[in-house]
Amino acid sequence: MPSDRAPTRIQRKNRAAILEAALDVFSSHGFRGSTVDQIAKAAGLSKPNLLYYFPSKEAIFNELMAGLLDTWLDPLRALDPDGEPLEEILAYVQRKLQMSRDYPRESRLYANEIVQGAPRLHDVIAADLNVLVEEKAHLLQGWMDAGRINRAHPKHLLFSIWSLTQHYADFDAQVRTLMGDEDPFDAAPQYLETLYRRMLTPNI
Amino acid sequence: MPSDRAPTRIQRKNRAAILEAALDVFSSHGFRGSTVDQIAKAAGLSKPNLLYYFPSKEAIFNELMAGLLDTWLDPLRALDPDGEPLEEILAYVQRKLQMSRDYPRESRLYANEIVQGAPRLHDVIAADLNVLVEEKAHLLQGWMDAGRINRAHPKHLLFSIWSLTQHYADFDAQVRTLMGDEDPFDAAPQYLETLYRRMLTPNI
DNA sequence: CCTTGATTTGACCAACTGGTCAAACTCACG
DNA sequence: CGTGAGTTTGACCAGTTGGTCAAATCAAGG
Repeated sequence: MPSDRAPTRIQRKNRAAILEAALDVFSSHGFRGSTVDQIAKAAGLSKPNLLYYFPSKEAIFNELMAGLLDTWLDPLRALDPDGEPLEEILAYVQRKLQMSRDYPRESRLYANEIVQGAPRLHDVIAADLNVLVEEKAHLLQGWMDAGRINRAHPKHLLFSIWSLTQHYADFDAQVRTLMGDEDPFDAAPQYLETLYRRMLTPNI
Repeated sequence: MPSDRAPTRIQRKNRAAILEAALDVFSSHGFRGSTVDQIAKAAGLSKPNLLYYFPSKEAIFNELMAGLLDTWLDPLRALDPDGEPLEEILAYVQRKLQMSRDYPRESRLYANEIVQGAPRLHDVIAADLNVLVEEKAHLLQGWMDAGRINRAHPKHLLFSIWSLTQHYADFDAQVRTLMGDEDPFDAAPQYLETLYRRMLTPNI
């Protein structure tokens, strides 16, 4: 185990390499489907050497998840109560879509966990995420009550944004097969903007 | 191995119990995360006894998948070229939503596979699903060209229906945590109907 | 260059897992 | 009720996996 002192150059490099490799492996095989050996090889280390930096497979996973969740919720946090409602929501949709394009592994890692019942995430969801969702659902409800966007169940609205955007990362294998040569991310931004604009623009 | 004759009463009962148990186990832990022992126990059999009915873990999985895919695509097949376009699409959305409510395990089993890159499904997707999607995308495009529904990328339209409806099954753990006491399926049908009606009703 | 702590590794272990097999048991039917 | 096919199981095996450990190697400051 590395000492408690300030991390050495080697420690920083290897811990980063391990987390990067673990993201790759965990996101494409799930926790149970991944082996320490796989991660070690992907990080260019031997298995005992990897376990010199992290005490266990689970510890790697947890550190990865902790780091992920923070950045994962940033786009929603950025929903500005003082902005123009429709534009705020559309911008949020585009930020989420960007994340699916730029960080598909993170999205799949998260999806893997939730699909399997979130055994290692239940607490975090019940705590941090719940608070954030309540706050933003309330904000959306306020905009609807003020007639600035069309009415819709605010939580279902959030769910729909998550599912529509993350779909392009999580179901990438299916989407790409069905789209052939066309890059899904060419038309997706336009499609989602149209969808939410038509849905939320206040009726005259 | 059971003989080639017509299946006995016991064979029918046990094979059904195994497939039912396997659906439970595979859908909540993924293929790699599931063990033959788990499935056997859930089916009320010993491991060797289970392997008397199926030659391998993979064989169980494959039989499960083959049976699933057929029924999984039925709602899309039922999209009727001769129907009223908007109502056809809305009915399809509701059928898919029903499936998420009534067969969440099947949805998660499928999701588990796709998220992990569809290693055991690539051929089927590239073949059957692709043909069906091309056909229905063409139908949707026709409706748009005739001005009977608003324009939108037809494949992305299909993706959006899949992702929005399956989300309630696949991310059930998250959705239920965030909805508290409220049953997600109370408001979901209404929400999705409104969404697609606003989106697709032709502009005047 | 030498010491000391940091890093790396081969060898190893125990638990688990998918699968086999021969022997035992059960059932349906003549 | 006897018999042969159908069914069940305990014992077992080989490969994999997460994790340990002592010994070897390396890096950096004195």
